[in-house]
Amino acid sequence: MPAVAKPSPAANARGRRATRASGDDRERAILETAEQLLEERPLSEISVDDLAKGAGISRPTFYFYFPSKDAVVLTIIDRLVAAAAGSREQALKTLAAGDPRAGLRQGLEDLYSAFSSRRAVTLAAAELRMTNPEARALWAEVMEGWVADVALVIEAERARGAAPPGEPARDLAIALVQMNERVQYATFADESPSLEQDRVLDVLVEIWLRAIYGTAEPN
Amino acid sequence: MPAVAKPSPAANARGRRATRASGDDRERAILETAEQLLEERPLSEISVDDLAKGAGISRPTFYFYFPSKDAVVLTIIDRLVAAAAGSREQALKTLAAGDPRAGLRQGLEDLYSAFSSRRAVTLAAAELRMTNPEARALWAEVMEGWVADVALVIEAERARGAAPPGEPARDLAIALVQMNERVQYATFADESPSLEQDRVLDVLVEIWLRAIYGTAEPN
DNA sequence: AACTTTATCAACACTGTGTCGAGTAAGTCA
DNA sequence: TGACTTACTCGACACAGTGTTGATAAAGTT
Repeated sequence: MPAVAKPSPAANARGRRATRASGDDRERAILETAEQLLEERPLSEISVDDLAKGAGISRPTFYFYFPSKDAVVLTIIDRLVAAAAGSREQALKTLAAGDPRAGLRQGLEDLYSAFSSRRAVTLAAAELRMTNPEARALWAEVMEGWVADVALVIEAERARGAAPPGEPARDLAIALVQMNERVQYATFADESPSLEQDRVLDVLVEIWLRAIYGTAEPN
Repeated sequence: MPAVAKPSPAANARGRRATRASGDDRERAILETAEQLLEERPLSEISVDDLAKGAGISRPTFYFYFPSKDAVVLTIIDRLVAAAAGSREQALKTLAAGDPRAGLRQGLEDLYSAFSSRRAVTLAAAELRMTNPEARALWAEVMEGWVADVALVIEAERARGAAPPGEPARDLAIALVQMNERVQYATFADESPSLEQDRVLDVLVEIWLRAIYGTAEPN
């Protein structure tokens, strides 16, 4: 027989066990507690004990379900990311079908709403990214996905003559996607200079359209 | 006589005392240690003990000089910010004088180099901003300064007919300045999708110029 | 030489993390 | 049904890090 096999049902990602017994409820309770507490205060001000208490268990028992506080948040972020990936698929389809400009606006809109509907989690993701390599990698994957898509769209628009040439499509895409991330974060966090919720889309769309389709003619 | 006066020479900002004795060297040693360690690892992996050891003192003695690790970094950031403010002044002058487009590129260039020359500190600032309100406020001030300047420039260019109308100048300025922050951070941190050092300026300048001077004509 | 200011650190109290090992309760099957 | 396994629980511990206290020493001041 093979050396080791760890025949547990489903050694799930992020190092969290895969229960099937009543402990399943506990796991859910921990995740719900985390989401709820994140609405109230930043991740750095939430302790493992807070999560355990919120789920009605002791701190050591928490570690039966998750290897760390970070793992809990990572699990939550996973879900957000999956939802957002859905938005991206959708946006790409819209874009491929009709008018790219309308599609682009639609895409940015979907994206914005995907994250604004989970404001607290989005902010926690940004916080975790600072200290946790796994969170960084996960986010990088997400960003890479969008950048690749956007670069394709820009290239297609240039190919059919709708967009003027300019800096490499991928580079443009990186800057635009990162702009969206930052602008949206600032708005969610209600930072000092930040756009009002209802202005975000108009402004981003104008910049995207001008950056992709516009030229800055001399004088 | 007035109730209390705290006649200490200069009750300096950020809660750090104003020494004049030999302890002045220690203070500098702590700051230098911090900058040096930040080149090696993120702020979250540097402890007060590391700073004390690096400065050749014990941990309690550290607290004689600074009230916390954060205060040390805040002091360092203060300097970076002051230098960057100088860049901004300079950029504004260049902009007011000659061709706004050339001035704009010059401004973005100065800004970029101000931060890239202190990469480690810039990254630490971003990290600290996540958990420390003072760092947040300081950064907000910096951003506000640039946004205000950029908004003025955009309005001036629109007024003299060089730039087309569009979204409110301030909103545009916020998005553009935040884009720069994010793109530069990603490059400094060598994030997964990020621009190469030598591509950052070209890409940012193109987007700025198009966003300010370009129009996205139909089709 | 008495007195103040500056500087130093051992020892402590506290908060938070993660682990160990002893337990219980419920299910499996011989 | 009783021995055995698996899922689950938590008290007690060991650690790492923060910030404070109080005693002390070394300069500088009058």
